[in-house]
Amino acid sequence: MATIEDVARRAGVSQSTVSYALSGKRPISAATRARIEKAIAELGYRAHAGARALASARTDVIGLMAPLRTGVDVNVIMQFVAGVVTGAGRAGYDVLMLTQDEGSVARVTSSSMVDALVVMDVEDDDARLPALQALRQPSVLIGLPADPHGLSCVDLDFTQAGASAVRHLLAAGHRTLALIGSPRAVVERHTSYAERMTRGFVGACEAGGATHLVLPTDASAAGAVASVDTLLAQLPDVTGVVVHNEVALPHVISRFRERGRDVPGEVSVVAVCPENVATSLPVPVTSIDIPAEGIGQIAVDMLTGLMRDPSMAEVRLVSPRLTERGSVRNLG
Amino acid sequence: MATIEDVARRAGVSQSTVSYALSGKRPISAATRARIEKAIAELGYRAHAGARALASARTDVIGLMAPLRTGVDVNVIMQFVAGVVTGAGRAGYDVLMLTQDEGSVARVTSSSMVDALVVMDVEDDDARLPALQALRQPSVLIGLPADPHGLSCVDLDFTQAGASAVRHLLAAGHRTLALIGSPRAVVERHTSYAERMTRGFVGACEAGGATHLVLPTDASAAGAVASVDTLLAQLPDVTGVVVHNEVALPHVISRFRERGRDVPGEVSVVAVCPENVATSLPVPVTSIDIPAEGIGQIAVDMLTGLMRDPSMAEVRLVSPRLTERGSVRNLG
DNA sequence: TTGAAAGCGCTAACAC
DNA sequence: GTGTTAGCGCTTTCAA
Repeated sequence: MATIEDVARRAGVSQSTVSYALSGKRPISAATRARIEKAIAELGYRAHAGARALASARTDVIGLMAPLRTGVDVNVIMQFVAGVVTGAGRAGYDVLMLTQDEGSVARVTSSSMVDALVVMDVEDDDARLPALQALRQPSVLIGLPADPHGLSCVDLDFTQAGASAVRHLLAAGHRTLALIGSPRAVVERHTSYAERMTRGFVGACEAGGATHLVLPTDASAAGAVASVDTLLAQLPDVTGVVVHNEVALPHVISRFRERGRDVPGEVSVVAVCPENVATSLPVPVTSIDIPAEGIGQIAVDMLTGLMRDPSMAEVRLVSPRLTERGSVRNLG
Repeated sequence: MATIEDVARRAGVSQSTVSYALSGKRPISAATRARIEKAIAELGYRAHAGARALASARTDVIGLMAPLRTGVDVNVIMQFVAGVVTGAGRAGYDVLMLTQDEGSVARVTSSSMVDALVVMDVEDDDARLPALQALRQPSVLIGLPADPHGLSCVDLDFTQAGASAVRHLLAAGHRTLALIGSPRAVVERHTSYAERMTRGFVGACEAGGATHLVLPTDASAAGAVASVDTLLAQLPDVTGVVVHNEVALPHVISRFRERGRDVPGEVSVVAVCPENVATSLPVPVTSIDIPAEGIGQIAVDMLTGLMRDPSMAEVRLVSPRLTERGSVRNLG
C-alpha cells in the first residue's frame, strides 16, 4: 500500500503538503494540488485509518448498539440500523456494530475505536446512562429514558402517538378501546417506547372517558390470538384497537375475523408501525408511521452536532403523523 | 487516557514487557505479570486501537456487507448479522457495517480499517467477486455464486433444500407441486439462493415426474395472494407447495384457506425459513430451517482460518434438515 | 504557499 | 525473563 510519503515524493512536495491538501486545512496552490491529486490517483493512495486515528485522535467511526435478538420488530430495528448507517455514510462516518453486552461500550470507547455512540433499545431507567454520560465520546440515544442524564435523545413521540391513535378512534365514535402492545418481556424491562405508548394510550382514554384495556402481546401469531381472545373475554364490546406490535398485527386482524368481528366492520384498528408494514397487509391499515430510517439519520446528525459542540445535548421527539387507510369505521 | 508507557512506569517495567504481557507472545514471570495487571487495572488502561493497528498491521475488525434494504426477509438477514457479530465477538473481532454501495469495500480495505470481509446477498454472477479476490484481506461470501473465483463461501445448501422439500412431498404422495419463491426482483438479479432453490425444486420435480410451477412472489400479503391465485388458476389440482418466502408464508396459507383449500387438508406446505418463523404461525409449518445465525458464525470461523492460512479457501454448504410439523398430509 | 520534524501509542526485532 | 529502540503512517506545530 502506498503511503503519504510515496505520494509526496511522486508529487515532489512534502508530506505535510499532501496532508493539508487532503484535509483542506490550509491553502494549496492549484498547481501543487493538481500534482498531488495526480500522484494519489496513480498510486491509488488511501490514508491508513490507524495512523490517522493515532495522529488526529479521531477515527471517523460511530459505534451502534442495536438489539440483535430476533423476534421483536426486527423490521423496525433494521430500519433504524439502515438509517444510522446511511446517515453516517453521508456524514463521512463508518459504523461499528456493538452487541448488547455490558463490556463492549467501554471497550470501544476506551480503546478509541469510535468517536461517538448511538444506543438503541433504551429502557426507562437504563443502567447504561451514567456510564455513557461519563464517556469522553458523545452519544445519542434512540429512545427516551425517564431521566436522560444530560444525554441527547431522539425518538418518535410515542406518548403523542398513543394519544393520537386514541383521539382518532374517539373522534370516530369509539368508546371501548384496547392497546395490543409490545411483548410482556419488553414491557417488563420498561423499554422506553412501550412505556410511553401505554402512557399516551391510557392518558387519552381517561381524558376521553373511554373504557380501556392494555394487553402486552407476544410477537407471534399465538401471542396475537391469545391477546384477541383475552380482549374479547374481558371487553366483549370493544370496537377500537390500537396495535403497537408489528409482528402480531396481521394475526390480530385475522383473529378478530375468525372470531366473527370484521375489520373495520365491527372492530376498528389503528396500528403504530413502519409504513411499509401498514400498507402491505391484505387490508391496508390506518396507522401512525414509525419513521425509523429518518430517526436513525437524525441520530447521526445530532452526533455530528455534539462532536462539534458537546454542550449541545437535546431531546428530539418526532411528532406522530396518522394516515387514515380505511381500517377505522366511523360510528357517528 | 492511560498509555502503555504509564502502565510500564507504574509497574516498574519496560513498555515492551507490558506489550508482551498483553499479547502473551513471550513468557513473563508471574511476579512481573501480577504487577502489570495491577497497574492496568488501576489505570483502567486499554490499548489504543489505532496505534496498535499502525504498529501491527491488524485491526481486529471484520467488515460486513449486508443488504440493509427492508422488505426482503429482514428476519433472516438480521439473524445472519447477529451470527456474524456474535461469532466475531467470540473470536475477538469487532464488526464494521458496510453499505451495499460500490466504493465502501475499497475504502475500508485500502485504508486498512478491516482485516477481513463477510459479504452477504451474493448474486449468481456477482460483479464484486474479482475485486474481492484481488484484495489483500481475505473474504467469505454468504451465498454461492456460479464461479466462486477461489473465494470462500458458506450457505445453506439451497439446492438440496429445494430437492429435499420436493422429495418429502413426493413421498407423501403429492404429484402436482409449486414453489412460491423469492420476489421477482430477487430472482431477476440472480441472487444465489433463489437460483439454487429453484434448481433443486425443479430438478427433483422432474426426477420424480411431478407436474410443477415456480412462482416468484412479492414479500407482502398482496404478493402472496397474487401467487396463490395464479397458482390455482394455472395448476388447479396442486396439492403440494414449497414456500421459500418468509414474509409471504402466513398470507399464502390464509389465502389457500380463503380459496377453500385447507392446509394441510387440501394443500400441503413445506416452508424454507428460519425455525422461529415456522413455529410461531397459527398452524406450525413443516419446514427446512435456514440456520442463519449458525451460518453467520461459520463465516467468521472461516475468516479466522483464512487469516491464519490464506490458501484455505473452501466452499461449505450446510445440509438442510427438514422438520415435519404437520402441515404436510400423507395422500398414501 | 510550503517544508521540516516532533510526536501520536503501540509492536517486534534485537540485545542482554 | 526483561529492556532498548526503531519504526508503523499520519497530523500539526513551528519556521520559512
